[in-house]
Amino acid sequence: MSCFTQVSITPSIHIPPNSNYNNPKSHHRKQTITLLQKCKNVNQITPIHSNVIKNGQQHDQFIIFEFLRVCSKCDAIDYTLKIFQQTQYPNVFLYTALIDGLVFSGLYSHGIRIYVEMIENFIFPDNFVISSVLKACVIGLDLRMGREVHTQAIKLGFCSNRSVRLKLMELYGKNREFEDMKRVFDEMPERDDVALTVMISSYLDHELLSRASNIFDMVKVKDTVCWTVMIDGLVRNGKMNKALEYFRQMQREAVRANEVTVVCVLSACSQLGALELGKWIHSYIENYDLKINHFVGSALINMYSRCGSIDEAERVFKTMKDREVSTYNSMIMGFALNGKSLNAVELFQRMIEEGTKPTNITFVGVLTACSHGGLVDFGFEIFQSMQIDHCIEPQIEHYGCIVDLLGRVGRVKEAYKFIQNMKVMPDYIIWGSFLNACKIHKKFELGDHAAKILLNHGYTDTGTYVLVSNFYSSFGKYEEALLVRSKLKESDLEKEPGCSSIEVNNEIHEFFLGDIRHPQKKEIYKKLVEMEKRLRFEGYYPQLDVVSQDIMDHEKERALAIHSERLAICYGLISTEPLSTIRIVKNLRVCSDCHTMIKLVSKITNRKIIMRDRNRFHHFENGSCSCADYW
DNA sequence: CGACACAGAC
Repeated sequence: MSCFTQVSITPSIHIPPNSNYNNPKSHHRKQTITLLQKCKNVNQITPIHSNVIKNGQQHDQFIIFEFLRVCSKCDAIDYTLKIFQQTQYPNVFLYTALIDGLVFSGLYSHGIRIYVEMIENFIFPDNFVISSVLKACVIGLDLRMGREVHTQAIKLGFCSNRSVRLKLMELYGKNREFEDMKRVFDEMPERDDVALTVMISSYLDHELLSRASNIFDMVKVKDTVCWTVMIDGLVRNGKMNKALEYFRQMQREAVRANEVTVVCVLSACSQLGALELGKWIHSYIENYDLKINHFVGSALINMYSRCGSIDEAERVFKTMKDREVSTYNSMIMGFALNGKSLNAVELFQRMIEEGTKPTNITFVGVLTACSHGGLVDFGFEIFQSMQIDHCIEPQIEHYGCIVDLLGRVGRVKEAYKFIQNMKVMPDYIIWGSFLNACKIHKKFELGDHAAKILLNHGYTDTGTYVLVSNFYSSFGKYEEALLVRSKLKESDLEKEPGCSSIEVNNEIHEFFLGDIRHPQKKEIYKKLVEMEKRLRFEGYYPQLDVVSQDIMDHEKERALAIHSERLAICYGLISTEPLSTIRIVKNLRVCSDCHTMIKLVSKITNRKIIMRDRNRFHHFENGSCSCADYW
């Protein structure tokens, strides 16, 4: 729209003389343009194109402009390029439309080339094309070219234009050139809240949280985008609770959330396992008529799946009309994570039948489902079909699933051979998965071999040290286990402290090992002691070999007794309605002793306990767990 | 005008 006004006010010298917007042909032109603007896909565009050629309108730059825009919008960038190439004297507006289209399709460096070509063809730039090429530089992180455009823009006098300035700020901000960004900002004639938002976003991109929040406080009128930038930035920097705090403040200040905002907040909810707040967002979406587009839909499905409410996730999935690959991906992964392997596989097959093209992520999901569900043959079939029928090269993640698949059912030797024949180098996760299989299926030699590879190559994390140590102590080799522990201490790796959280009354309560910070700590520990007593009565006795430190047994017992998940569960028991489901999120893997204990707790308290650990869900009910004790 | 989700194995 705005381009049009511009076009009719200042026609470019390259527009043929008969193309004035208000000439007698303009009725025809308007009709064609209206038709084009209604197009939703490329199949609707082609007949219009042939009509245009038949009517001799193919050189009408207004029409070509609309063609370029609509083709790009319909994801038909090849067609955009073809039409542009057939244009005899493209003017600056057509160049702009093409560059925008290329950027939209992710072909930003091509967009930059087109701009250079335009300059070489002596076409004089304007504010619009400068903004567009700067956008290409921003997305492509092409600082050098961006600076060149900046210099050129100064010479030609385009730098007083607001959108050029905003793009320049973005260019420098994304490239960490904060001094240059501020310089552009300081040259702006009046305080500009959008420019401040650009700065906030840039600081958050580079993990400068306090700088970002200082600028945020300076913004006079914080609109939806400004709040969203802040919330999203906090989420991306791992500050979920902080993000939710900002979201609550946003509500108090009565600023409406839009689709983007809720996607960010839902992401925070799913990472925290904050089901109650997630549900609240869902009803917010419905109450305020936000569109459940594929971003929002995926975010909802993901939130419910990662909060263990797989039925709710499925309900959302079913109500969505237009599903994209990402929608299926979220749902398939959700089923896989929640131990619903068959549903995952079924959905995968249905999506293929419906003609949706799977991506590599789809296969990660469905292969995970196969490995968690012990569907060995089917998993292999999919792995083959991925390469043959869908032409997707397996990545390390896919190989990882297969190693897990074989290891899980005890085909450890085959897993070993498979690792040796992979087209990629095995990483510590592959060897870790293999080692876990060796531990569970009591294959010492192969496991010992894997453990040595893990320790010698140094490509590892703290979890791997713990795993190797546990492997040795499960064979009674306590000296080796201790040695590994001491190696971990020597290494510079910082051990991530185990943390379990539970949401009660819309608030997330976090517990660390032996935590005594909670205001209700007395009641929590009282409950813990009570549980211990009742569990002993049920025949529970702590598995001491999981704690392979060199300490006395009773101390080991105490160390186990205060694992963070136990505290979180006890808090859940005292602060929620009897018989209601308890949901716990843990940042690390649950240890096997806690796993045993939680099974019993679910039985004696008659509660469902849903626990998300680092990798997957455990649904505990009446003394057993959905993972069938393999995780 | 500035902001966007889904990603495995230990």
